[in-house]
Amino acid sequence: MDERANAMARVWQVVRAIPPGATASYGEVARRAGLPRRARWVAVALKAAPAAQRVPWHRVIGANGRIAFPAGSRLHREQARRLRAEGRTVAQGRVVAAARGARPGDLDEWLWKR
DNA sequence: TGTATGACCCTGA
DNA sequence: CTCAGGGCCATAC
Repeated sequence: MDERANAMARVWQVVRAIPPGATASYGEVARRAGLPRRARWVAVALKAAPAAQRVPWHRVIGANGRIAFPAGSRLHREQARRLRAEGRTVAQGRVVAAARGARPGDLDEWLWKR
């Protein structure tokens, strides 16, 4: 099996490891998957993720705490809906940090609800 | 082969 | 806070 499929599987695994209600940034996921500086590629991997893999893609957001989809798009609304369903607050396309002083995609945020 | 386009990120102004 | 600039890299055409 080639490295590409391998890396993609690692990304899905990392995303599946994000607990409900928590969020991580693309860059964070990339690092945890052993693919530093490849945040962009994480997006490609998520887009290619089969529904059967049950990858919680909605828990992955930009490093700035923003939903990456264009405001108003169908997926943007879908992601906001799912996050709110897990107890998160989304305002102006931005996910409000769960912990004071932390950013939504930080490692601190990741550990927050473990 | 070359260019354009993103579900990105970081730094500096 | 916003904006630009540079880096990154798979995909589409």
